[in-house]
Amino acid sequence: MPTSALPPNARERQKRERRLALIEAAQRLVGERGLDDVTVDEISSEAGLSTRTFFNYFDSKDDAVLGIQEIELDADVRAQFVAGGPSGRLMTDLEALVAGFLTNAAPNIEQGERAMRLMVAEPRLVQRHIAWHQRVIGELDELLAERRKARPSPVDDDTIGMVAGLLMRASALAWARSGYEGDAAAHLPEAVAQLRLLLDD
Amino acid sequence: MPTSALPPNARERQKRERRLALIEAAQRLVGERGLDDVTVDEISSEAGLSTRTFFNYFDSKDDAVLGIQEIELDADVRAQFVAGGPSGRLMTDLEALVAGFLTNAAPNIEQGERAMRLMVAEPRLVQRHIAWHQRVIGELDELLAERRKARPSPVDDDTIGMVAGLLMRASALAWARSGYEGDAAAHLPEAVAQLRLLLDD
DNA sequence: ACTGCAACTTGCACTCACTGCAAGAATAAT
DNA sequence: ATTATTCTTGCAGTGAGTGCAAGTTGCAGT
Repeated sequence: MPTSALPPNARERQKRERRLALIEAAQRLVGERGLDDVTVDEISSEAGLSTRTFFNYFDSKDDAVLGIQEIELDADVRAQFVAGGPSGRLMTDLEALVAGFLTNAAPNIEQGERAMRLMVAEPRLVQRHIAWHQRVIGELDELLAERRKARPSPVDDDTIGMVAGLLMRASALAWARSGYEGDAAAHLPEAVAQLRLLLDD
Repeated sequence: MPTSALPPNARERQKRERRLALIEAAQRLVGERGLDDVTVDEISSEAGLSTRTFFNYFDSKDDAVLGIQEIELDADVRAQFVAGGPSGRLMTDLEALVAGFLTNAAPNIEQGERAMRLMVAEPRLVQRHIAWHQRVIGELDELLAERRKARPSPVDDDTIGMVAGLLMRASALAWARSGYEGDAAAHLPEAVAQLRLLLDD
């Protein structure tokens, strides 16, 4: 048995393929011509699908270019955080949680890299990317409420959420700065270190 | 001479009035019916202006609801930061800089408060608000480049920029949490304290 | 294989945000 | 009073995004 990522189901397989085709077409066309000179119609027909179907897969053109998807946290990472672990120190545990999100963020390194490159040329995409982080981090609120029972903290949810979002983006940027070595999660410690450096100036 | 905020110029006065009328109409209607059930046409005619003119004043519907404007940093705050001051410690000076932005952020407390309230009901507005912070903070890059000559720092621009953005939002949230006491800038120290609390868990 | 079922795709018609342009009105400058 | 400038407005257009209803396609049970 090779990997759990291969669905035997034909429906699921097509879904993945179509999704991937849309992202691929979107990234290629936007890379060539720029975000505002590519229409959803073009992306769709490039991927061999109808425009209407495009919007069954993505909420917006920007989302397709970024390859945005729902990402789910590993159940054990989640459970450990809620229980007040793994280390018991909030910042350290938050780092573990963010790492959990980041490793599931992109199914595909190249796709993520292309997205990062396009963001340099198209600031609008950065906004959408940050908005996506926000949505992902939204799940954090429930987790924090749970965790507080096991291990209270004087830091409010808003601040924790914003720092989590910052770490996501900082990791992605550090990853880009490194010339895309490894994956984004690998640069999380660097992001945390920079943040500490600034705070302790 | 009463204050520098009163332009003798009729053009400038009308500009302010129209801008304000648009914001007022946008906030009221969106508050009543929600962001997606109000059209730009309605906002415009409510303000007694054409739809086309609306877009001479704002880039988007969301911007009008938030009352987004260009904000400029006081020249002396700017000069001091670039020179490596006022305290010489980066984080402290960054705080002063963010305070400089925040005090010029809204010409009008009530307008800012209404915007904050609408953001609770309309998450899309939060995104736009963050995006606006990003744009404001964009100016920081030049300032940092200058400041590095006077006082180098091991912290990279990206991290500094993100922290500045975080402080803006954190201050606004703390302001809201306080029941809108004073202005947002008054809650900056609280925001910084929370951040430090988390980092030093 | 046949049938009924559910999921998915697609075309169609529609709303609305937003833009460029050119003409006209208001204001400022001379 | 006349000219120049700035701003508003209407118009026509592009394109994102949505709801709906009709087809297609894969799936399950028989």
